[in-house]
Amino acid sequence: MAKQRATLVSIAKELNLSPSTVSYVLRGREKKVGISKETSAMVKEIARKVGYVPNHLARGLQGQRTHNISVLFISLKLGWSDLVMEGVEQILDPLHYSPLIVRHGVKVTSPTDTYFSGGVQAEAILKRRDEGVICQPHLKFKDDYISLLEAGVPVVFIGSLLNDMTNIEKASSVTWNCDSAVKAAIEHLIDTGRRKIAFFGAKHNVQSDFARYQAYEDALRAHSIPVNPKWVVWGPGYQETIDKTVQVEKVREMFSNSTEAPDAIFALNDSIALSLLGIIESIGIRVPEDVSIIGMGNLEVTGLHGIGLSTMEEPLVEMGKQAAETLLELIKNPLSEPIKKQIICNKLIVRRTTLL
Amino acid sequence: MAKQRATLVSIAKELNLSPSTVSYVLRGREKKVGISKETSAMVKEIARKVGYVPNHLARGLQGQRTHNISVLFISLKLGWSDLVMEGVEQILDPLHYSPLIVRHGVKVTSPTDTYFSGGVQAEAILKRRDEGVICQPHLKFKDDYISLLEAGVPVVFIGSLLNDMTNIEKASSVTWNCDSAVKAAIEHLIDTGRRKIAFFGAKHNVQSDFARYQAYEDALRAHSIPVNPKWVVWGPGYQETIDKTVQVEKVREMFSNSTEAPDAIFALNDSIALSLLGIIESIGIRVPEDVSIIGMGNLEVTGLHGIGLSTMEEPLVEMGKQAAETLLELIKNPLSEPIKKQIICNKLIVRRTTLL
DNA sequence: CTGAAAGCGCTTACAG
DNA sequence: CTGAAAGCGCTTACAG
Repeated sequence: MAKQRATLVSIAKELNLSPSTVSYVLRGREKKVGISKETSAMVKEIARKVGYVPNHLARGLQGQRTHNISVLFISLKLGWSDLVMEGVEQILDPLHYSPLIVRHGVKVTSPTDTYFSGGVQAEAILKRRDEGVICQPHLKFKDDYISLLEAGVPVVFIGSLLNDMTNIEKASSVTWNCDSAVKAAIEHLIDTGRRKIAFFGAKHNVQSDFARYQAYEDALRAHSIPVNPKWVVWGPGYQETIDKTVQVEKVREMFSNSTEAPDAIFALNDSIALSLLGIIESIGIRVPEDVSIIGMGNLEVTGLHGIGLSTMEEPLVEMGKQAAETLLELIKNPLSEPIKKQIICNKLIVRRTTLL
Repeated sequence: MAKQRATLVSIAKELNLSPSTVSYVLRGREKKVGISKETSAMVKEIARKVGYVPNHLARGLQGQRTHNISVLFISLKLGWSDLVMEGVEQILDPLHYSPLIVRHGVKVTSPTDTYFSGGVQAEAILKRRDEGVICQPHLKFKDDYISLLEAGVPVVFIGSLLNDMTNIEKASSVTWNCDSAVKAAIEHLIDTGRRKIAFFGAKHNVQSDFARYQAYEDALRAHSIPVNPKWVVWGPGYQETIDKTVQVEKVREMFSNSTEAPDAIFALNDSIALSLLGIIESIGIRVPEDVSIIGMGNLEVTGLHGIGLSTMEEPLVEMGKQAAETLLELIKNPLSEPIKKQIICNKLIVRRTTLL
């Protein structure tokens, strides 16, 4: 620390009091303990004067609590994390928990400072004695989740669950149950006269990948529309290298023969929809005249004038709130069963890409 | 804490050793101190077995160091923060500092738990004994910066400085010196045949606002183009309520008379350029045929197909790196003078909005 | 109404 | 080569 900071003891000395008395006053327990008004006033005054700030480390050590919550995001792009944090903070801030946001990146670890196998991120969280973790899951960091859970740290996944939940069954989760949203999206396409509806997805090793595909199939079937396997495309998940030329070729081929081309595309998420939209328009296919496109999520960028992507809204703020509340619940009651919350939201946002 | 965690003492007891011995081994000081190979091996083995993770609180308390760095962003939107973090992490991670990202939001504070005037954010940082702060400055939180600086916590502003730096002169900074970038942008407009170049800005109470305007003026003058005050528009800064209708009206008016309309727009930043682009295209003015637009920053969205905003690249990763390095410098040498780094980058990204 | 004492989990001179 | 002891800054029964 750069500067000598005031401590309880330094204040106590200055006033010829014991540290306990000072502590009682500064913790607001003056009434209960019965500290005299004068003493109390003196303590408060000089605490203010010297700019006393309690040492969270000492407090945490002794109280066995840190009131720190880590929130792990795969990336800070596209505004997903910002909205989730909006909700998380609404719950956590008034209760004086500090949400510490961390990017789930690839980390380098020096071998001399690693005490157990497991990612560096888990290690930092464990060392810091954060009381819980809210986390956008990524298969690559599964070992971290295992370490966390084994150490008894409550984990709440947000957004989705991994396909393979082996060894992390104890994690809780808050997800968007988007079955009805997918249905609404497909029905919107059908309502606007489309029946040749393609699916574009990507495998992120996460349960919602297949769930959304399944809902797509179900929605088509409900309208007696057969699924055309040629119109089901699974692209690479994030962080895989994407050869854009290949993508472009695939799309070009799909649209080369107008009778065999789809007239609408349902994209697994906005991100995919966005890149697809770019590809499609750049090869001269008109949206929505030739093909309409709908995404999932309602990310901020989708509303930009040049984009105008129709999409289903993901209830991110609400998910953030519920994740925080779930975590609080787990902290209060550590032995409780995992809590799995699903939030339903099927708000349709109609924009240019499906507007006839 | 949910679960009883292993401690040095618990390990020491199990092996009939003293905590000091265990500490030496686990800290990697076995050689220097001269712990026997066998002891050392035993300690390491059971540490692994019980999943020992050092308590950062205890370590920090005793060592007077936390290795925590807070990084404050105004928001996590638009990908600005993500790229900055890329750079910050490159420097901090290998040195085992943990960057803790915090959203600079409006916080509610309960009066019983506030020991000094100043924002809640500063208080949390001070309590946690973070060793330094990297921060995208916002006038609203100036009191926080003052508290931090007064307490001797090194602060590095990133992106820009506040217009009014009174009482926070001691802060360091890493900024984009974009004079030459502005010049390059204007010259690009001129090179593509434009001479009626408007300026659209917003007042964020930050030095770069005026600096960019100034550079715009200078660049025009250097080409003997007079500044037309009618083409200089200052809109509201962020977090002010924006009445979109008013904005649209202003733009419509500016372009109502084609001889008096500008044929190019230089926007203070991409954000402004983006919303302007939306307004302009939605009222039927063609970009770039009627008016070309260039922004500043090269935010991720600007590259989307439907957007295609020409812009100047802001060296965000480099800024993140330098900010982290500056902070490390200040931590090492707390009494040093504030360090002000300016990074020059004038990489022009030509896209649709200036392509003839 | 206030103080002395123990303890949270670690590190680090200092003895032996 | 290993241990006993003090101390980092706080909180909280327990005395008085």
